[in-house]
Amino acid sequence: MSASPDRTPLPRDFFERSVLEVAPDLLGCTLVRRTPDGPMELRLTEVEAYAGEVDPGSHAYRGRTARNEVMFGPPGHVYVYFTYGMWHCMNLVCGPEGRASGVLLRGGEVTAGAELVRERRPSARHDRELAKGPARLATGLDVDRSLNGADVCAPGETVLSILTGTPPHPDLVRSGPRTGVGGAGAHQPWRFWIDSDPTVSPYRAHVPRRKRT
DNA sequence: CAGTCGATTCACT
DNA sequence: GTGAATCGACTGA
Repeated sequence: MSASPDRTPLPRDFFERSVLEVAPDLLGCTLVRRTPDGPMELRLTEVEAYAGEVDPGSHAYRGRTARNEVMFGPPGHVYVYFTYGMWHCMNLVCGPEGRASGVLLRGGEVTAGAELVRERRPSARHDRELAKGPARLATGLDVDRSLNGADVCAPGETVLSILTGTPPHPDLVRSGPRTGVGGAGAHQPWRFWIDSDPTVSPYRAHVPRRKRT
């Protein structure tokens, strides 16, 4: 028996392409997170592209730092960052090494291990909210900075890997401005999602924070 | 070295 | 719809 074509690991060269090619192609792919408690799986429904040092919206815009160094490394690895004092978000590094581009994983449908995800997302009132939003996605899959730099293309049953999936019909792939991104990069239509999918997070424009008194 | 603010989420009105 | 939570990275002095 041969393995299902829907369960083939994405090859490294999938991630070596331009971030704007990789991002929409990730829709429908399967993200597998393996923990001691068991595996959890997600079908990706929403992503955002960040184009490295030339992109004002990217963490890599001002060059290499301790936080973003994984983005400057080889494609097919995970860049995890901590934000708002309490959340983690995850990206897949892509493009040629040194380009520092990546795809933020913003939403997905839980397709396996839902009981494990629910334990980590007690505030979710419905399964469609388990991974609806980048920090919810990372929280639900138990992803934090201990996974920063992990290789999703490595063979075998690793802590994190990504497989081919059922791609959405091309007519259902939408694009628009990135959520929560301000400044010069705010209008770039580099967010990609599957139309009408209930696990896609709502768009929000960037809001500059008001000073605390 | 202090000030600022974030690729967000949740509770509450 | 509005605001609080919460801390570490980054910036500029």
